[in-house]
Amino acid sequence: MIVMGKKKNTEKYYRIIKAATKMFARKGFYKTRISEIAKEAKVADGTVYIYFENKDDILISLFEEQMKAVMDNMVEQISEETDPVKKLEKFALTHLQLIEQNPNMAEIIQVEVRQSSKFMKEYKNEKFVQYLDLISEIVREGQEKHIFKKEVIPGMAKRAFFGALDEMSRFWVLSTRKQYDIKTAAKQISEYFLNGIQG
Amino acid sequence: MIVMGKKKNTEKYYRIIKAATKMFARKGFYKTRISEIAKEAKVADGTVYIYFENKDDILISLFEEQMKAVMDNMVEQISEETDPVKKLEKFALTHLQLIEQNPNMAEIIQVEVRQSSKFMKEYKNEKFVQYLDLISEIVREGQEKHIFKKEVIPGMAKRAFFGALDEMSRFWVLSTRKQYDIKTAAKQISEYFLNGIQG
Amino acid sequence: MIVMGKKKNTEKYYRIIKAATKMFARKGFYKTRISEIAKEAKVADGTVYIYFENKDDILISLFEEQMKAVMDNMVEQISEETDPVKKLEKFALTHLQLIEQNPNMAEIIQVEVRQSSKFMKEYKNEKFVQYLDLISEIVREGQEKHIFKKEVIPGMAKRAFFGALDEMSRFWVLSTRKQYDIKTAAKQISEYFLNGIQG
Amino acid sequence: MIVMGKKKNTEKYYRIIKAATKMFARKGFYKTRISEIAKEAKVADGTVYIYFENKDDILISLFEEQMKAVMDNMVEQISEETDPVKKLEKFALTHLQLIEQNPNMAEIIQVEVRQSSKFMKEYKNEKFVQYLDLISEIVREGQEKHIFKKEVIPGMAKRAFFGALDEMSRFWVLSTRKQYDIKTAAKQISEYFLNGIQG
DNA sequence: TATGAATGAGAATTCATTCAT
DNA sequence: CATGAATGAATTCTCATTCAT
Repeated sequence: MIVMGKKKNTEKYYRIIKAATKMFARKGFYKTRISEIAKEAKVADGTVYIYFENKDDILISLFEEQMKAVMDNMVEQISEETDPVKKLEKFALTHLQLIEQNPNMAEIIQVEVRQSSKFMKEYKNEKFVQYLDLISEIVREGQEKHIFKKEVIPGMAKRAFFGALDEMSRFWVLSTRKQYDIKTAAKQISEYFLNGIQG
Repeated sequence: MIVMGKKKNTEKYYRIIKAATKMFARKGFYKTRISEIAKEAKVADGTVYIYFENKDDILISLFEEQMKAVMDNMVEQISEETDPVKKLEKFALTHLQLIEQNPNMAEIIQVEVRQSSKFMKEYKNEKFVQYLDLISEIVREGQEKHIFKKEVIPGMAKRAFFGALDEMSRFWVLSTRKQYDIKTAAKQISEYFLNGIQG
Repeated sequence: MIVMGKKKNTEKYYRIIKAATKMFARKGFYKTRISEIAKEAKVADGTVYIYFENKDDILISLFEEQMKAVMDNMVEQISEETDPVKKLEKFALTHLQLIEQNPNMAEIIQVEVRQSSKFMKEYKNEKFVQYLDLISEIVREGQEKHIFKKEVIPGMAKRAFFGALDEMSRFWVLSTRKQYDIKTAAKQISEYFLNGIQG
Repeated sequence: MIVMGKKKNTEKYYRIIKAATKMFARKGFYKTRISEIAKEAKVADGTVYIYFENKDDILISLFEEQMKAVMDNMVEQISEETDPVKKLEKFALTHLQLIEQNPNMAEIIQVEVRQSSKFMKEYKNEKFVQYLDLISEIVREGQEKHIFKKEVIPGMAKRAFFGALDEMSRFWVLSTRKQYDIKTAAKQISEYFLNGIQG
């Protein structure tokens, strides 16, 4: 039989993605049943398999689908700035705003995608790597412009910066009453980091 | 009826903990079979249930058992320093050294324990919270001594600092050939952060 | 969430009931495996769980399903008679004929359902109580018509009469070569009960 | 290895029998754990296997042990009477008194021993048969003395009489507040059986 | 395409029984 | 004799996936 490619350009495909995002965020990948996703998406169980190969494929698709949008948005936001300092500040704000607007997705990135290496052997998380590389690119640019210290290792700085943001957003997502607003958080984190790496 | 406590003071208990740590790190909690843990620990499947209530209990026990040691070690290391700056540097180094020495545990903390809230309703991750609070305590101390900026929010700083370290260690654990040594990583991260928060 | 009712109006539901009746009667509830029931019903193991909550539920459903039919039949048979004496004779005959026609069900009522109180805490055996009450009702009617002694306690008489019938049917079911026919048995028991054994 | 006979003449043997009687009556044979019996008897799990071959053996032993006492007592009681009518009345009273004094045993006879044929293939319930035969023997004696009708089939009468008593005692055991006293129950049943309920 | 009943492989857990101490 | 930790076979139940309609 001929294996058909995924039917991506349909409303149902996105309904299922959306339902899965909600359920994975709420219950986790393993605890979420295909039947729950189907129900949430208001389709039959079998219909899920018309649009996705299997359960793993839903998670991967969901992730890539959303990362594409996240990346495009981030690139656009950053390109509005020319100063590397402003760019990092913009990165932090944009990232946290994304989490604020799409906490389900944040939840999934933080938990499910991180363990993806373990349950999806062949899945190489390229989109995520590219996202992180936006940071190291800014750092490198800043170093070239002699704004950031030359001792800073961009490959490390990107992790430190992203890690700080990510831990912050984990807290933000989990806490029921938000103590700090997103802008304060973004500002603080940029502050710590920028003063640290600025020459 | 009297519910017996776990038989913790036995060699087998620790053999199972060790085996589970290895398997959870390698395959993840859900993909790991009880029979695999039992085999690795060289006990019968049923024996696992003499020492643990169920699979969840293994993960919780494993975590608490190790966190106890990690905390004690960290508290001891930090207490050797008096200067808040040195304390944070020591925290970073000690944390990353821990990851270096016990990568399986690091893996589990980063992935499995974080999603624990989703599959273990009642489990409140106190040990982890305490660990993070060591950082905010140092920050607060530094602020009192007018070494750190007063604008810094300790509750945020602890997350930013830990997040940076954690993302770094995730990378370190995952990368097969270690590009940077632990000391360099610890130094860089402390640097970014300290220059950022120092007054 | 809406809990779906059992899918009762299907052929498979009754195939499983029938298979379970056969297996429970032959091997007893505890010795019967779900896989045996499934095999006998020519369905997959998992299919059993589409139609029944769990093993206990099969026994309860099976019992209620059959008791409904038994009750309806008994009420109809009795209503054909007006004389309480004839009614009791008819009860005995109908009950024993039921056992003759459906020995598997008889086996289950006698053994499994009686111990049901022990393994199914919440199950209140209403149908069975109603069945017994048919007898006490006849006794009471007979007393009103001055046919039966007024000293007789209907609540006791119903047990004595049913117990006699039941012990008889146990014997009848177990014995491989039937020494007495059903009609003789029914006649004897009615006779003892109505007139006693004294000459 | 030489298989030792059961060590019956010890205190522990009877402690285990007693514990098993209690637990089987309360939870049923299958739901009762060997460890529960051991705990109740205040012995180690393994000790149970010094005195009994396996779980089935406990039930069989328990039954035979108690039936021996029951039989001896019943034979003694009956032998005090010469009139078959009095004998049957005495049988009923003695049987119900036994149930009153030893409700756990009653429970087990009614439920567990009845299904014994299903889980213990080779076990032939001789003691129980002998007990029932005491009744048919009295009936036969009464027929010889022309006190009982000659049409009565002793093999049926024994079942009818025992069944009536047994159903009565089931009710008596189960009901929390005893509506009738044992003597009334014994009298009623004997009365029905001897003289019938017709006025 | 869409459905959802049916499938059956797979996994956690239990517990009677054993046996080294 | 007594113990109780250890064993591992056995069993229920789940749920991703399929496929006839």
